[in-house]
Amino acid sequence: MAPHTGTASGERRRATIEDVAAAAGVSVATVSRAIRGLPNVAISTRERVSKVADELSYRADPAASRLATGRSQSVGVAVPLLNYWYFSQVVSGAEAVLAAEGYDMIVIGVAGDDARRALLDGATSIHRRVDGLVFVDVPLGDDDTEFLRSRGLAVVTVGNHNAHFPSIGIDDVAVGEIAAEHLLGLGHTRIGIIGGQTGGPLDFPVPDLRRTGYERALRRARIDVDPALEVVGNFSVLGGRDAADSLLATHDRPTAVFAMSDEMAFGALLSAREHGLDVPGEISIVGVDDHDVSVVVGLTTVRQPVADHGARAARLVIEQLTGREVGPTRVERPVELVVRSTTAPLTTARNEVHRPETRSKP
Amino acid sequence: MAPHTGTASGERRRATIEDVAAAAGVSVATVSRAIRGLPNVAISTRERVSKVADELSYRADPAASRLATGRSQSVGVAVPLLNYWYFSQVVSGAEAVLAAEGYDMIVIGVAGDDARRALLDGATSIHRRVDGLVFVDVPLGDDDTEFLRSRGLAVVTVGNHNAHFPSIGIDDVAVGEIAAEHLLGLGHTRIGIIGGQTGGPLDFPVPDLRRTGYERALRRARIDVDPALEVVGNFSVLGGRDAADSLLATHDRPTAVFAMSDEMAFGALLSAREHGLDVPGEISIVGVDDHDVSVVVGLTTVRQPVADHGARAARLVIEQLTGREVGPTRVERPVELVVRSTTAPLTTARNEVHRPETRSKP
DNA sequence: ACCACCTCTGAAAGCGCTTACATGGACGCG
DNA sequence: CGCGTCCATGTAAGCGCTTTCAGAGGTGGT
Repeated sequence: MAPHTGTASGERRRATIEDVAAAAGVSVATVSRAIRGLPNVAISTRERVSKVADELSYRADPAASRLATGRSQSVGVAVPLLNYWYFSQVVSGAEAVLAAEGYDMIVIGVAGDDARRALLDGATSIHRRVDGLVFVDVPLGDDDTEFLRSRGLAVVTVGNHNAHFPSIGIDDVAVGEIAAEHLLGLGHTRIGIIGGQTGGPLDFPVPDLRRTGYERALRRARIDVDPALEVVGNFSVLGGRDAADSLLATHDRPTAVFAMSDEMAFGALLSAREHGLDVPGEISIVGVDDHDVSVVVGLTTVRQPVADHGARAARLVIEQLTGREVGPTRVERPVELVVRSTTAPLTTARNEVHRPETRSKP
Repeated sequence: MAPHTGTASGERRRATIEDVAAAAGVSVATVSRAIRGLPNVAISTRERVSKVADELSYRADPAASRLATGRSQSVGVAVPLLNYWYFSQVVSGAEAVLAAEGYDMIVIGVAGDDARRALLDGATSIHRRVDGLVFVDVPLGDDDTEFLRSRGLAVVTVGNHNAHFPSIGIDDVAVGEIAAEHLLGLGHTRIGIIGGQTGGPLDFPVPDLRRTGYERALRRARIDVDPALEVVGNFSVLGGRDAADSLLATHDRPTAVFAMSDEMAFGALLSAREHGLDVPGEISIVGVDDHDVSVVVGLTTVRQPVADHGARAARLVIEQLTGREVGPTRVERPVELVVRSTTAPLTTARNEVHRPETRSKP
């Protein structure tokens, strides 16, 4: 059936633009124009070409188009840790709009300093593999920025703000303030805070900002910031648990905890239970994000529209790609306190210190 | 500095293989061979070439390589819903090994019948964009299979089993049996089951298998299977809650519930709480997966190595790509019952029916 | 000294598109 | 009726690699 039979057997050769041209009795240039909807093609020709193309189930080879045009029709999404709820939501949001716009989404894990590698280094360089990139909470150095700009890549950041690229995010200082104020409003004065880590894949400025908000709220309420009440939880459930452990084991433990993510808050919940502390009777806990599961455990949290971050970032990348010059604007999305059942007014009775159950650490 | 200055200003043209060849005083063919480590290149030549390449920070344009070789050095991962814990874990596992092996991972959301579209249809066709594909719980029809084989794509499935491709998964019948037997062993006889949905993006055979295991265990214990105890929860937290709602609202409600995923089990937990039922005092709940958060809520569950599925699938794709002929084998991974605190022996006292709190549905 | 046989290298033909640039005809207008 | 325009189409030059084929030396055996 096909004019050229392909390899030895079976597997028929895919139709190329030449096949279509021959079958439609036009030149390849016309086929190219007709199929991509370019102007200056007679209607009759266009119809004939697309009919033939359909019959041959022709599809332009992306590799060839890429080579010829220099555009890959795909955008990269770089995330530190793909298996964290937050990142998976962002990626999910981005995927939806990228797919809808006909772009491939290639996701790039950039845990640790591989971030650099993925950008600049050898074989792994994203050079020419994507038209644009969204960076989700990955720290960009000056040289990274320079590299990206010199390549003419369309980039958008989520979370982190970078002077040279548009970014999507929330007011992280406000997040800290909202959480702390909620707790302060309930009468708590000793408020623990579980934050990010320094170094490692999750080394980004967000934790600092949220802490700043927390401290600001405390100062405003004329309460001293006690450095002993701050501990890192690396944004995971288990990290949050360990962090809370150290907080709750202290002699003068806090009556409330602000965890900078819901997953860490879950860990804190776990820790509280293991320490035999009633939540919110003996300790209040508030998180950030509004994780799917938060409603299940009744977690009070500061909600942000996570998947939407990804969607907007993707849209912004595409806008840059389709001509519109997008400045290095910062899109700030709203956050919202969602009060559930892990926070309650401080009870006046002084909490006694409980002895934690023994437990083997994983 | 560069022989050809690029566009109008700034942005220097990237070095091509020709630039390297010229600078090293050899032909492009030799550069190609030298850089890719092919044999028959004098050591001195190879060193000179790679030195020059480094200096020019040359990197082969992937589009050009793809066109010339026909290989894209990327594999697609198709998942129904990217924002579900299970899928994000699988993707995460796959990403790690793909990145390590130098492949791009393009993730493709295939909710609903878009699955077909992503495979066969027009602009979205994966034709020539990937060398291989892993399908995570996406149903493959005969024509899909035929399409994939005719294209010579390396494919691996996770979850679903397909006669023509290797697959990674677990013994889902056993999962149902293990869960049910655990509950039966605790004395429960009325065991609700929250399963998948029919139709929609999550229409795959796994729920049937797990139900089969559940029924098998019941029959073995000489307990009739009550169709009224089966309800669908579409694998989400909220779906699980609604499903549990309908189970718990019945006059003769179950004393235990087997949810086919932890997320649905979370929903069931929520529902139980809203119905004022003590877990595990009045109702036992068991899930499947061992979600990150399961430890927090103390959920008893049947654990499977989710991220590992993705890693193994990716590895299998790569093996096919690098020559090794991998048969349509089925790799069955172990599952394990993890007993926590949402399951307990049936109390002899007949549970009274509680009236659910009023609640507005979202 | 001759020949067979390696090893290393280069020339050139693609891979399948896109896109100036050129061309020919139809049409409008003075 | 002649000429300038404009539209539809074709020609061909890339895009930046890979890979076949052939050739130039160099080695070793006889």
